[in-house]
Order: sequence, then structure tokens, then C-alpha cells
Amino acid sequence: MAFDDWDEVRTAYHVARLGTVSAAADVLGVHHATVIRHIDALEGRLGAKLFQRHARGYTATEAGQDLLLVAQATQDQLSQLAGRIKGRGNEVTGELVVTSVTSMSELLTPVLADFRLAHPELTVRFLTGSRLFRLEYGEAHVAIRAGAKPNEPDNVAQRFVDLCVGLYASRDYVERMGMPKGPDDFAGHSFVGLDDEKSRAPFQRWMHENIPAEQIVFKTNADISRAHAVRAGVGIGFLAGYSAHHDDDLVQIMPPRAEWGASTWLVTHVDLHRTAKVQTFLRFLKQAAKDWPVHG
Amino acid sequence: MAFDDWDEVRTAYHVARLGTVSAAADVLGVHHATVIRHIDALEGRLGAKLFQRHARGYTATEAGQDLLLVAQATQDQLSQLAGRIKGRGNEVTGELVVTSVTSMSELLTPVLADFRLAHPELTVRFLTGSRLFRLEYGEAHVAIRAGAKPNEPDNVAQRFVDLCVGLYASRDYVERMGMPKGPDDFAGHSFVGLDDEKSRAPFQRWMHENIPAEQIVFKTNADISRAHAVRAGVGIGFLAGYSAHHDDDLVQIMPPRAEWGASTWLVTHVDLHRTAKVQTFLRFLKQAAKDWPVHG
DNA sequence: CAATTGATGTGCATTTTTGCAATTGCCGTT
DNA sequence: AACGGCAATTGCAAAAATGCACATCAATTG
Repeated sequence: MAFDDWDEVRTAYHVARLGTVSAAADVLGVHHATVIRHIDALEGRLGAKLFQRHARGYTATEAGQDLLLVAQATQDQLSQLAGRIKGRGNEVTGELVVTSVTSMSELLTPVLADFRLAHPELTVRFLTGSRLFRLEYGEAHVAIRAGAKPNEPDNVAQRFVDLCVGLYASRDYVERMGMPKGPDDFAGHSFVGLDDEKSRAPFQRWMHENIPAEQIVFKTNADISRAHAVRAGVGIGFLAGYSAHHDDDLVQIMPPRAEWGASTWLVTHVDLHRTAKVQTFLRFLKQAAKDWPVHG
Repeated sequence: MAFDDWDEVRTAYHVARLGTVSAAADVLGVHHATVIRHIDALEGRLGAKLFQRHARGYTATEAGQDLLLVAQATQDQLSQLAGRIKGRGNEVTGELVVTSVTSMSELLTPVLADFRLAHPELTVRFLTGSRLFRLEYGEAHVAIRAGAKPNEPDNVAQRFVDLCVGLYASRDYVERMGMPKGPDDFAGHSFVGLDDEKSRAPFQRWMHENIPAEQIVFKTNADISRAHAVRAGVGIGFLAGYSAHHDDDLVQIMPPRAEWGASTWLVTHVDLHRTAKVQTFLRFLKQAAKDWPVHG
């Protein structure tokens, strides 16, 4: 490839456009000797003359005029690109990628939908489930994480809502099996738990320590399935307070405890944190969260 | 302008395309460190991140992906341009600009027409007349010059045909004024000459030295007008041998002399001389000139 | 016709860029 | 849980590009 130095192309472009080495050097902000050497090097590698040299300057040959057209297009496109990139930091357009644990989907989805409506030029992608999506790989702009404060470098984390979880069972279950009066009255009852043994969710560790394994009769790896199981009357299980609070088919077995709940964190990559798109979304999300029944 | 270093754009392009700094450095033939520094500099000037850095390489942000598209187009266009420029040296296409003194138009035009027919992709421009068109300014590819060998630097000149000029008059003029028997018998005759006092044409200097000024009754600045005047019977004048030879309306007053004639030269700019287009035309022209009645 | 202007070309000192090698950090594997 | 490998960094020396001053040449002007 002869054009393995795009700067020389740019130099040749200005020479072809302006007609003299001196003028091009002036525009480029370099010494005219540099311009001459760029042209010489480029022509040498091409094996063809781009300019005819004479006392009044450089005039482009056919090859030089051809280069002029191509470089002109490049120049224009780069200018537009620069504008887009600079503007993009101040606009809420393109794609907004948000990731969170599946259990928050119910809360987040309406907010994302509203945000999408408020910004018609925006496309929203909500990633959840199967695996952890990582900000440092550029897989998402914003992550809502649960648990201890994330302290990965290059990530900025700010505290979000505290999720409360309580023990619930379906009205149907309570009618069949009776209402336990307290933690000491759990004998004979069935429980719904997580399939993941090494889950670090605090309520799951509490269940693991306080409920005999043989009483955990239904295990699932998805939060949503656990909720379905509890509602279907399989047994007693932890449910998020916001989800169970206004559901008349559910009975609270034990009220939420602080030790069961989890803090959540809004996490962004430091490179994207300052952009208008991310900032706008974070403000929008925090405003919407004020109406969440997370303390139910 | 943020993109004032197109080489950095090229570097960023390869990083965006390949996903890692190392792979890009490999393709570019430079060190990893150079690639990193290019990216850092470019991002710094843009004020925006083009890549998210992580342990497995660089992944392009939206801005980086946008740059990838633009740079991809540039890369493609430059590749095509390189192909065109390299190929153009071996093809007879585009424009062929030929310049000569007006007096040779009659001889050259048919050759140019034939050459044009032989190379359909070629456009021919024939410049003559008003002023001297200069090869060093790229105004023409080939010049046919008369007189002493041109010795301008950067021009290559090769000897072409010798033009012979003789003294002619119209048959009508001779019938009216009589046929002079030789140079000593010119008294009372009328002559047609050049308007340009300081013309360096040898036949014109001969006339200036041997014919009294008052006998030069018709002066013109264009060769073609001089020929018209002689044919119209205004007087005796120098005409090119090839032009007068087979014209029954013209009478040769004095046969051509070597001292009147002029050598002609094929001149090309050194930068263009080696190209196929110019070489092909020169061969074609020299072949055609073999049939010219320039010694008439 | 001489002087001046404005342009290109070239040797040399300096600044900038680049290459090198050692380091760190992270991921996947043993 | 430790190890090996790959990729990104970073300090320092070498190399390359650049700037500068001067030379040169052509065209224009007085």
C-alpha cells in the first residue's frame, strides 16, 4: 500500500488545493520544508508525480487532482465526524444500554419505557439475566448492581435504593398449612429457595443457615420463577417488598428485616459517566425511584 | 479541527477494526506504545473516548464505531486511488494536452484526430495561438517548438522535423507583376511579412535585412493570415513548403533555403516524459511525420 | 535593466516521535 | 488457590521528523 501515511495525503491535499507549498505549510502550521518532504516521500512511494514544480508553486497533475478529490471527501467526512462526536456528548441519542439483575426488571422496565418516550432519538437496550454484563468492556452504559458497593477501578458507583425483602406465602398455602407464628414455628413448612448454593444474597444465606435443607422443597435459579412458585402456593419464600406489598393473594409471613435486604448501586464507567446521555438517564432514574414502594 | 493528524485516525481505525492495540501495531508495523500514544492524543484532542480499555483489548465506543465507518471509507478510497494512479502511468486515458505554434496546426490536427480515434478513452486538447503554453506549469503534456533547441531544465527535447519555407506568390500576382528572376530583381515588388519586429524567425530576419521596409506592404501577426494574404495576391511572402507545394494557385518565387527553415523540437516535461500516454503519442507523431511533405 | 518579491530547495541543530524492555494487571487454566 | 499467558502501560535511549537559516530561481516592478 502506497498510502501508508495519511498525514502525507493530508499535506498533499492542501498543496493541491492551494497551489503552493508555502500556503499549504501556512495552513497546516508547519514549515514549508516539511511539506516538500512529505510530497517527495509520497511521490517516491507512489512512483508517480502528483505535482509539477515550478517557480510559482505546485500544480497538481492528473494524479494530484484525483488525490485532491479523494482527500477532499475525507476531509469533509472527518469534519462531520468531529461534529458528531463532539455533539454526541451533549445529546441524548443513539443507544443507551442498561443492565441489572433480573429481579429489578419489574421496577426498571417502566422507567426505561418512559425514558425512551421522553427521548425519541434514543434506542434502549436492557440486558439482564444469563450473565454479568461488564461496564469495562463497553457492554453497558449503566448498571444497577446489588450488594456491597462495587469498587472496580474506572467505575463510578453511587448509592441507589435499598431493596427490602420479606417472607411471603400465598393465601392458598396459608389456608392449607397454617400461619407460622414466628421463626420457631417453621417446622413442617415448605420453602422456596435459590438453586445457587454459593449465592451471596443475604436473604439466601439466612435461609441456608436457618431453614433445614429438607424443608426447601423448591429451588430455582431465576428470581422470577421463585416469585411464581411462591404465588402458586409451593411454599414460603423471600419476595421483594415492592412486589408483594399490594398483592392480596400473598400473605406476609415475616416482615422485612434490614439484614435480608440489599443496597443497590448505580454504576457507570468513568469514561461515560460525564456524558449527557448517562447523566440525563441517571437523573431520570433517581427521580422515578422516589415513587418506588421499595420500603413496603 | 480535532482531526489534524490523519495518521492517528488511521491508527484508531485499525484498533477499532482489530480490537486490540497489539494487533493494530502489528498491522501498522509500529510498536504497541506508538498506537497507544496515538489513541491517547486523538481522544485528548477530541475530548471524547473512542475506546473502552480493558484487559482483553480495546473496544470501540459509539464514537469509535463511527470513526471506524468513516475511516473504512477513506481506506477504501485511498486504495482505489493508488490503483488508479499506478495504472494511469501505463494507460492512454484521460487528457492529452498538446501545444504548438499556430503554423503547425494544419499538420498536427489530422494526426491528433487519428490519435484520438486510436484511443477512445482519451480526450485531446490542442492549445495554440495567443500565448506560449508552458510545460513546467503543467499546461501541456507535449509541446512542438520551433527554432533552437529548447534547453529549459526539467524539459526533455528531441529533434523533430525540419520545416522548409520558400518564397511564394499567387499565380494572379505573378501575372500582374511579373516573375522576379532572383533576389536582385525584387525592385518594385510587394511583400507580405510578419508584424512582429523582433521575431526571431530566420526567414523574417532575412526579409528584414534584404527587403526594404517600404516594399513590405502587408504585415500580419498570424501565420495563417500571411498565407491568406499571399494566396489573395497581395504580394510575395514566405510560406511553409508543405503548405504551398501542391497548390496550383501558388508560384514558387525562390526555392527553400536551409537558412530560412527552422528545426522543430518535441518537448515534454521530464515528469511526464516516461508515461505511457506521452510515449505512445510521441511514437505515433513521429511515425505520422514520416509522411509529411516537409521538404517540399 | 536592476532590484525586489515570493516561491522552492538543502544542510544542520533541535524537538518530537518512536522503539525497546521491563512492569503491571487481568483472565483462564491447572 | 496458584500459575501461565496475553495485552496494556511506562521510563529511557535511539531514530526520525521538524524547524531554521540560507541559497536559488523566476517573475514582476520601478
